[in-house]
Amino acid sequence: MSSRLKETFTGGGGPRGAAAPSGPLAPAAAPAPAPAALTAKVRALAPTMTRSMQRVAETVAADPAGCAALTVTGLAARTGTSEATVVRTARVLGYPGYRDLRLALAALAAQQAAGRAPAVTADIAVDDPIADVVAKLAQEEQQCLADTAAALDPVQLDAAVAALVAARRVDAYGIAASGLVGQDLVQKLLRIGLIAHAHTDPHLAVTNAVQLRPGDVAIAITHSGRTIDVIEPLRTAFDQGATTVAITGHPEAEVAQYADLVLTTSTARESELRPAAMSSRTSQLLVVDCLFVGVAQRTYATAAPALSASYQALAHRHDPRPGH
Amino acid sequence: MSSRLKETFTGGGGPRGAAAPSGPLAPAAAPAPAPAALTAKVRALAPTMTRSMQRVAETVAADPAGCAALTVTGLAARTGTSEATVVRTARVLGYPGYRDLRLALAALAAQQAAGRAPAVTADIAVDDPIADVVAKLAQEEQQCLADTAAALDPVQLDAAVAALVAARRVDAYGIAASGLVGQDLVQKLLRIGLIAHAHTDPHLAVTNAVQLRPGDVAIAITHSGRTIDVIEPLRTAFDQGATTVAITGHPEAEVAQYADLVLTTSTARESELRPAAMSSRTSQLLVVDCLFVGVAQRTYATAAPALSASYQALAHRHDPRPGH
DNA sequence: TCACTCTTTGAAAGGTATTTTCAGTCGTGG
DNA sequence: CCACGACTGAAAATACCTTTCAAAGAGTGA
Repeated sequence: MSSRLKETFTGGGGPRGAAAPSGPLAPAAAPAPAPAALTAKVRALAPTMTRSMQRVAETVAADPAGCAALTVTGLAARTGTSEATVVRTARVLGYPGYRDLRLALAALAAQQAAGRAPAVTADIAVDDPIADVVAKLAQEEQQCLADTAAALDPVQLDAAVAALVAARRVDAYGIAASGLVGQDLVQKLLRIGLIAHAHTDPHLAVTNAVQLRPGDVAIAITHSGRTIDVIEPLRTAFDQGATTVAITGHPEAEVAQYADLVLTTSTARESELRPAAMSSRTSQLLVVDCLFVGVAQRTYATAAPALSASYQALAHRHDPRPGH
Repeated sequence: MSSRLKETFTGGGGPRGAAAPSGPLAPAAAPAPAPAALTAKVRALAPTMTRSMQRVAETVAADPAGCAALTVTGLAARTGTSEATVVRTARVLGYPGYRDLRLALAALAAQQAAGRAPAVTADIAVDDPIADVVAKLAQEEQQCLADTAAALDPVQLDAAVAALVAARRVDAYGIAASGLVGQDLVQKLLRIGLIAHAHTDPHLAVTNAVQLRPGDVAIAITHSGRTIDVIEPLRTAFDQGATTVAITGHPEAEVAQYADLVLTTSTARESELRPAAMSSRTSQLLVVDCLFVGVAQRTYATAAPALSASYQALAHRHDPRPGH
């Protein structure tokens, strides 16, 4: 009589559970323990469970993330039951054991977290914890990149690249944050052999712009499109017959009047704690990167060796020791 | 000889690591191993790993779902290594042991499955049309932002913000592209009333670093973590007792030795046409933005008026006319 | 080239966590 | 009140994870 059966719960319905809603043949007996379905499964199976097991199941459904961090013993303690009960519950829920339930819980928690993430697009508040700030800033800058990529006109961009490749000399004008973008562009162009200068001093910029000739390129970077200190030198370059490019978030603004080519950056909404400088800079840098890669492509024969040469030249400025 | 040390990888911990608010050695240091950051972390730490560990790390990053189903023994067999190596790899990746890595893998797999297409970006080719270049660059930079946000340690970030708020004076060191990032940070901090300077000249940087005192903050920005020109001034600042912060993609590199706080940026794979400077700059700027917003939050009473005041002061530098 | 040291590695021992067993408890119906 | 079956948890048994340790390998200087 002493049947040596071990406690197995193959999930089978009891003799009376024959209502069998799944149809004549349910081949997908217990296919993949889909994590998302866990809450539903708990509700469905709760009536068939004993009191202790219900406690475990409910705890697990209520706080997947928290429970995923617990061992059997921990969960047993938290629910005021024993390890055996926890394992039994896991079996009823369709997993081979607690270990697998735990993995499913971690997956469920991640899914839930991922699902909630998009809701973070709200403005940054003064009392946001730092982790929210990181998430929101990253989110907004990603959006900004996507917008810029979508809005950027490939024809204008291509024309700008062509002008850069053919240029005898390239000047970039930008003030404050945009000035740094100009410098970034110039640094990159220099590395692949172009002759480029970045100007942040309005007077010097105009003085230099006078030197430009047809075939040269002048690039003005201004988010508002109305920064006089940047417009003036571009206008001078324009008058000199140079090819002029404007990188701006406002293509309808004054700067475009003196620009042969206009590269539009996205205009993200800004808030008190998130000045325009941030998203415009992200946008502008993407445009700058595109220009750089475009030029590098077209001058690959000379750009590739130049890039590796500049890397070699800097090698001795780095401590050679590998790890710590 | 027979040192009784057990194989522990407690991770960072600078020589003086005391600036951390969590105490000399935070027992709960384990900064919530964010699953999304895993791929980024593998890339960042791969260079510091041994060959066998790299095999394990790559296998895990390539197929999180598959590996989550394996036991230590299984994963060891699959990678042709031993259990010990698998555990060591898990430790290096920031988990207490394999069990926790496995949970993270399950979570990551769920996230990937739930999320949209993985969108594996192909390298930019020499003959890609410009529209593809735009799309690929935007995609990669978005990924880079997501990785950085996931990998950034809120505790370290918060500590850095606190240090900045309390600082008498802030110095930032960076060379080339990282130099621009430093200038960007300084520009922002100046706008909300902090006293900050950016240094790109190594000699002047050291000269200035000597002036720093406890309570001051020095920030070094270097992707490789091995740029001598940046490490030297940080070391000087460190020796002077200032609070030192490193923004680097390689937290295991030398710069971290002299940093009380390390803010890790993501390490995207690079290719010939896409130098490291691009993604590292994107990463670094996100960190800088987070620092800025964090400081602005904590000094809101003074920062908000300062921000609008600086905007007012510049108004006359913009052409008032609306459109063209 | 060789000896030496430091690093890397996996086999096996040593611990934990999970699973199973089994006896005690509780509720229920006769 | 007793008999019976379902439920439960303590503890044994097992599976899995972690640590140790010695050997193989890589690097370095003589």
